[in-house]
Amino acid sequence: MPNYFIESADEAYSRLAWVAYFCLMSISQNIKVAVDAVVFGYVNKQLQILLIHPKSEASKDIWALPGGFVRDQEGLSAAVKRELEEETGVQADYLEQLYTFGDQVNRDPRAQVISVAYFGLINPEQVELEANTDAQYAAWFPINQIPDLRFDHKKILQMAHKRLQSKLLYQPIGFELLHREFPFSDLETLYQTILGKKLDRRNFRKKILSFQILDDTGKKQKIGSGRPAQLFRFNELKYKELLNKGFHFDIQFA
Amino acid sequence: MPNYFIESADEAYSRLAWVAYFCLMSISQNIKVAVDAVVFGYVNKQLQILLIHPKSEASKDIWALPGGFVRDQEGLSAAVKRELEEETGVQADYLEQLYTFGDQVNRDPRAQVISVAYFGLINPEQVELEANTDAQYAAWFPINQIPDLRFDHKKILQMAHKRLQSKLLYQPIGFELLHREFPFSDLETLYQTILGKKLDRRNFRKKILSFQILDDTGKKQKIGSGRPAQLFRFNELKYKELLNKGFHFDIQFA
DNA sequence: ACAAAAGTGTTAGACCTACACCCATGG
DNA sequence: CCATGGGTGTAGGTCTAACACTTTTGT
Repeated sequence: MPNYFIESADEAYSRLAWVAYFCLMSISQNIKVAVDAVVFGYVNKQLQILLIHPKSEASKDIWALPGGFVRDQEGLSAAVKRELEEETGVQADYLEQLYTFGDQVNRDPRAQVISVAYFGLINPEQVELEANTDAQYAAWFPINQIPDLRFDHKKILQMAHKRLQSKLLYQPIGFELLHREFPFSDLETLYQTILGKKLDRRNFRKKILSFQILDDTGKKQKIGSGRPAQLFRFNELKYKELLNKGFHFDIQFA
Repeated sequence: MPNYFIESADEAYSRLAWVAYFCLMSISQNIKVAVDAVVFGYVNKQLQILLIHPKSEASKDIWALPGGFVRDQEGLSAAVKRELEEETGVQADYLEQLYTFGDQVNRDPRAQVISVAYFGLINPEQVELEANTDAQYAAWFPINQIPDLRFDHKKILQMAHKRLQSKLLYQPIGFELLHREFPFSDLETLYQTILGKKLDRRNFRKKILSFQILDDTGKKQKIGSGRPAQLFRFNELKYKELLNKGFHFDIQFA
């Protein structure tokens, strides 16, 4: 720790002041740090969100985002992953920080708690929720049928939803919500569902294929009647190579 | 507080468990919350950043971002504003949350501290720093001559810099760094400085003017030789109207 | 009159948008 | 053979990108 070599009384004094101030804060600051996760899944052709609620039937229809307090000596993203796993048994395939909520001092009425919110996606292979663990139920809710949520969780959810919508247009994250091999029509309806608007099939396909980040697996998928569909797979390697060459994934359909 | 009406023993138990858990966390969680600000200014045709350092000459060349611990009963954004004001005497003209740093448990060697970082811009009217207050100096540093910084502040700064660069392309925030009335060439060189590349003057002007968010003040500015320049002003009202009509500020020069 | 900075238009190519029919399968 | 969903091309318009000379002032 070379920065801690002390050269003069002046410096010693300055450092001491610093440590004293820090001790004061340590004693006096009484703010708790929590993490919450907004996890999206694409189930039954609907955009759904993972919520939990206490097993006791009592607290009625108040649900909440998965999350909880960060432990000492635990990183923030480690904390969300742990809480998600504990409360829902799920591991997010994609996870990024969304925003930290802490302007409203009383968002949690019990005490001052700031919440670092995360935004996650999981693919259909994991959508099935295990018979529930702890003192919580976990369940999927379609984005337009969200019950009352604890604290400011609805605000968090809305922010995450907007982020998903805008991110879909400039980052290839839609694939995280589909099976690893998927027919093009799945991608199409996914985009339409999340963005809430119709897209021109031909133009959409042309656009996405022009990026050359999808591999044609050669396989076909037949379900019911109708012509069988080619199965594609997202090629993350190619995508990263392209990124290095200055490529920008970008879909303009404002 | 309608949510706190208790209907059954079952619910009472569940609530009690919840409160008990909370108390446990309150005692055991020992994480402190800080805020830090990366404030950009455009001075001498250079992109500069506001840094502070302890008045005692001792601690050499270790500078830091303005910031500090959040106080009890204080919101996060209120905390950054206060710290900025206390440490530098400056009020940001634009301020938004950047990211919360807390994955590295030991980013502050004294204890576990998470930092909610903010990203700010100030306009040239405020660039002059007052004779310094507290136990800190504040000073501007050009973005490419940043000294050693405390903790992970360099990482925070880099993130803020990237955010500024990308934000410049899809939000009209460049104006925050210029005088309220400015010649077009200022905007041009600002963009070139921040993005680090040359732009075609004619195309750039055409593009920006086509958005119709600049008012021509009719005034002219003469400095030294050369043809006097028209002065423009950013019209925030018009911009917001356009936003509501689905307009997107967007400059594609990848 | 010359140096310095501001202001201005056009054209070729790329990209976006709108639009309708045929194909492969299951029942 | 019909219903269902999958696959495909083109033309008109708009936006982008590349490019150089004239205007107004100070010295």
